[in-house]
Amino acid sequence: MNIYDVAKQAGVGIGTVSRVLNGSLKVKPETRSRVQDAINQLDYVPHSGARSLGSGRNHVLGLVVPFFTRPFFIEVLRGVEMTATIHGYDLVLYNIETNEQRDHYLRQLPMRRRVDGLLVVSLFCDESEAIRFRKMNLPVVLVDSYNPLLTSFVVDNISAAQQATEFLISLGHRQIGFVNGVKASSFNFNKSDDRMIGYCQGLASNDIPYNPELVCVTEWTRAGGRKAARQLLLLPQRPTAIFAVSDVQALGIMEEVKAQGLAVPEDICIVGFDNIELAELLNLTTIAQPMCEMGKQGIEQLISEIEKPEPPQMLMMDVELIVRGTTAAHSAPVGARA
Amino acid sequence: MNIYDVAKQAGVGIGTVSRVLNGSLKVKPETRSRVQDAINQLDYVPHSGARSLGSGRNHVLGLVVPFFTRPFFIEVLRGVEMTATIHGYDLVLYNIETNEQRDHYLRQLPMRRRVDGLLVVSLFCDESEAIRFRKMNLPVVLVDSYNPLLTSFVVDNISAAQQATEFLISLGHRQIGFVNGVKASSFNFNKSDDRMIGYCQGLASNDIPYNPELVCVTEWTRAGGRKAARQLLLLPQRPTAIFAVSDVQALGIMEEVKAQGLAVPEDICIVGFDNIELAELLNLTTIAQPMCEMGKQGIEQLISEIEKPEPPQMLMMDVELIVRGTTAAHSAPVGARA
DNA sequence: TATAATATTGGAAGCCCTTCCATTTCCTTT
DNA sequence: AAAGGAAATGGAAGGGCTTCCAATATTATA
Repeated sequence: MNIYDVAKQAGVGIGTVSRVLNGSLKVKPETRSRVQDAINQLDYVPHSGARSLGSGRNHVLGLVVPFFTRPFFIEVLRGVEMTATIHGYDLVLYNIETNEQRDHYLRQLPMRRRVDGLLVVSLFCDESEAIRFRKMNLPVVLVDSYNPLLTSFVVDNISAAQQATEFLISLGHRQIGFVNGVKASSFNFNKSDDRMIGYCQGLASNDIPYNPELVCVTEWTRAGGRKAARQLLLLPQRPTAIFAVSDVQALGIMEEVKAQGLAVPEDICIVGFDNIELAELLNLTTIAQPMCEMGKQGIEQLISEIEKPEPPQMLMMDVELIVRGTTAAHSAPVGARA
Repeated sequence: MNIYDVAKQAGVGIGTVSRVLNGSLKVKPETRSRVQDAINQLDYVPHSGARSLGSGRNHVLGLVVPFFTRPFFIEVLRGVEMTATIHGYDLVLYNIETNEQRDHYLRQLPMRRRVDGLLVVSLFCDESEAIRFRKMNLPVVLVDSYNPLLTSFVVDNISAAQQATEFLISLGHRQIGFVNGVKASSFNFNKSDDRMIGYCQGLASNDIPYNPELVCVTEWTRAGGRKAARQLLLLPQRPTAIFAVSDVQALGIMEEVKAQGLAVPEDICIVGFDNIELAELLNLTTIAQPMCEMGKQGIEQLISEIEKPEPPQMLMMDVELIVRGTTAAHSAPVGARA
């Protein structure tokens, strides 16, 4: 059962069948419908492998994403899936949970030529890898990560973190804890550093000295958040507010704070990052990233680069501080010290 | 750059290269390493389309899943992804959000021959579709859905719902609300019905009359849960406990109950279904489904059917009632009526 | 050492499409 | 009616792999 059978059944040549299959305009409507009928009658379906061999196009996009079950990635994934579908691309999922996996996929998989393009989310991509992509002629778009050789969608993590920090300062907080995420070498590389910088800048611009004791680095999980909170709450002069680099960690912090009998926001204010669905549910003040939109635009850019190569560019996306119930003015007078 | 180049570089025939590529045992170790070297030197990567054309195998599995961003499906997806990767299969995601999409994918996509097998989650699959799969010789495994012509992994929704209901009764509850999910024609078909049956059986076996006012049908979302709760709480004789067919709905119910100034579990007890991650976080009593395990076993079965066809079977998976903080003994004496 | 059996290898044929060019058909235009 | 151009069509030539059988190399056996 192949294209020849269809051609015979419809009484046309295989070229015509192929043109119908590919929606070419250069087919007389009458012929087209004759072919269409034959296809339906025979329940014919083109062989995707043969197609890809013949044309060099798979109509498949690869998505390389770490820990795809985490809310942030799910949201990105949602935008990605929707957009890929709209454009008629299939989506294959490459989940990364270890550095070895990352290296493996970024080196080997893209070259399997199974995908026409690759969207890489939140993973650091080094120069040699980027060069390799270009050499292999594989379009790659980065989301929430940056490389000068590849089109990258980023948010301004520095200014976002600074904004969050300054917001807390404006509420009267001076002891502001900062919970960062581990870098796990290849994961979220720029992100961690940039948000740290933003935090420091926020302090500096308000003449608040940087206190390393107030900074924790921990896993990007709820458990990580709890751990960090436990540590911060042990400080002789404990923070009155904590800024975490992800909502998930912020939720862990919230749990721990409450578990220790402290009130949010009265005793401790909390600000997260991402604005995952749960943030709204649990009334968490946070920096909103346009996650779904990042996925959407990433895919659109990728498809456009597949169709017509472009020089790499950096595209900045906006964040927004969303004030909810986990922040409030610091109860002690501004400037008061213990 | 193809297999011929590699063969020349290694000084062997293409057949040998192919055998090395496919891990055939019938290659002298020395030859194998020579070929391997050539592959590495040339940065050669086989063309997946050509491969699939030649062999008829894609090493790709399709996952057809509704609303994949919902926690239940994410958990299943996690098991699926992990297992597919372990077995060296790529995974392509077909997300279904409307009936048209469902019909489209179940009819057209599987036939694209892009996938070697299909795992269908929580979607009703009618006989004509099942027959079609078999005719096309496409292995299909169902998870959380049932069709006699296809291998199906299910939980005993009837007895699970009955168990939940009887648990509430054992706590002294008599007015037990039941929040079901809409059937949306093709979605979660059996599930809704079965859990309703279980609820009724639970009541019946304790001689509690069935009261249709206590039953709501609503979307499988938090908003749906809130809406249902709002309705149930308006009843002149309001329920003292509510059993929802999903945790997500149960969380919505919880929100609404609290928003109305009522306490959980003191005023209203709540039981959910699924045991999503959030259920633990929010201390929700629920029926735990082995979601991740369902995905894992589904894929393993699918792969085994790809390798060697089997007659369809129904595989039942166990559920477990997990008692947490949203349930407690009914405060009014058993049998008391307003 | 000769022979049989086994392990390894080479490469032609085939898988099913797309593409492209040559050909045919259909309109216009003169 | 003839000629020219445009639109539609047919099909040969790939494209890169797997498979299978024939051919060769190796080892065991007599």
